[in-house]
Amino acid sequence: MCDGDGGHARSGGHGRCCPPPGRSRSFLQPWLLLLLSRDAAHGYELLERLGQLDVVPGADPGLLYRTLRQFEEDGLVCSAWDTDGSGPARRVYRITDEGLEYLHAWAVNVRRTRQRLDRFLDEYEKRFREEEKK
Amino acid sequence: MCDGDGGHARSGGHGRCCPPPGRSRSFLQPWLLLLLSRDAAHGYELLERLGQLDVVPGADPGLLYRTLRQFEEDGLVCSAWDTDGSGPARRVYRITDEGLEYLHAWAVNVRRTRQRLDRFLDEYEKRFREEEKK
DNA sequence: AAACTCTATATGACATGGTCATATAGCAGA
DNA sequence: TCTGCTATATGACCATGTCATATAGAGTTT
Repeated sequence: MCDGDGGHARSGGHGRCCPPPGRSRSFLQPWLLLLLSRDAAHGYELLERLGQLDVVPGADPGLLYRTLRQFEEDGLVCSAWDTDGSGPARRVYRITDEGLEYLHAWAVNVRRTRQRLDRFLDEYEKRFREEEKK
Repeated sequence: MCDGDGGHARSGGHGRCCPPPGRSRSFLQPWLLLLLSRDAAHGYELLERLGQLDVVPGADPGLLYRTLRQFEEDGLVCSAWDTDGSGPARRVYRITDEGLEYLHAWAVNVRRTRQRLDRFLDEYEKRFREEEKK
């Protein structure tokens, strides 16, 4: 084996932790843009829809609101306060033309990403076929 | 439209920049583990193979070496110096049992991620079918 | 009226993955 | 000697995501 040890690595209490591998990648951005491409909505509403659709189920409110703000800074959406109805005021977001373009670019990106995943899974299965046949 | 403006957002020179949407997500970690599950190798070698396979084509050396070090800290690989042959010494990495388990966990994760992408693309195409038919 | 709960937006601290620039050193050939 | 390839490595930084927590309007309960 190895272990003439080059001189580092002694697994002290930090580094990688629990969830087997890497954070899930929720693709929050494209989902938000896609939802907004159907109807204007406020943050909390988007949060609920993402939960109902069962994509991005545990979406973080903090991230969501920050993302929407960033979108607005970048001109992908615009917002206005809605004080009608009960409860606190809602900031209602509406997608812009630029936002739509960005969504389409995201879709291209997602397809490319999926191809890369397929490529990995192909190679992975090629390598471990025997084991998978039990 | 919007723009009674709630009071923020004035698109000043910062924020999102060039590459249409989000960074590519190279999935460097599982690729490294998969390559190492076939043969022990040193960093530079892995870098070249990733380029030849045309997955993760422009992989960043800095990230690669750091990732391998982190793997070692976490016990997923172990390393030894190889001073045979010409050129500078190579740190040769070999996958461990724990590393193999981690790779399999990664594969599960990748499959789950792909499902999520499929879900997004389904919804996206459902929404924009008309436009795509030209 | 006070306490509680639901709706709604928001911030701070932090971890991880990735990009870009750059430093270092061994060795080979012009 | 200078250049260039091989090889490993660090620092600064950005983007995405997680976790905890703050704030506040409005309705319901006690």
